[in-house]
Amino acid sequence: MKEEKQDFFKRVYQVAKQIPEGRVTSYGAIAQYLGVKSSARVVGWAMNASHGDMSVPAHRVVNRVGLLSGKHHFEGTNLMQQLLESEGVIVKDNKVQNLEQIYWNPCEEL
DNA sequence: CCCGTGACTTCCG
DNA sequence: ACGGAAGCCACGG
Repeated sequence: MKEEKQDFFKRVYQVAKQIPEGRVTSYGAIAQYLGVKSSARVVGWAMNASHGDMSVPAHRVVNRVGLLSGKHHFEGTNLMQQLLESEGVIVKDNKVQNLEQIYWNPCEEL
């Protein structure tokens, strides 16, 4: 596929890279910021493609309830959780705690 | 061009 | 309140 076609992916990467450390956001939030609020899954899929781009902090992107849905896509176990905890994010049982406090809304922050 | 897939989200029972 | 089902959009084959 052509790079121009990946504009959507690039958008997702750009937003993800702008997520401050110790903060997390949801796929739907990114999708909404990009203008397609009904494409949260596509955002997740874009993250899947982000595997080739380590600079994309995919571990900071969780689902709406703060659940590390993408953890299964990482190295497998608790790498994602460790990365988040290492940034100051409290994670328990694959779930982000005090989500409302660390939630980063691109629509408002950007 | 049609179909399948996916790290989500929301509604209905 | 909880669980299952449908909807959604983009990409690859």
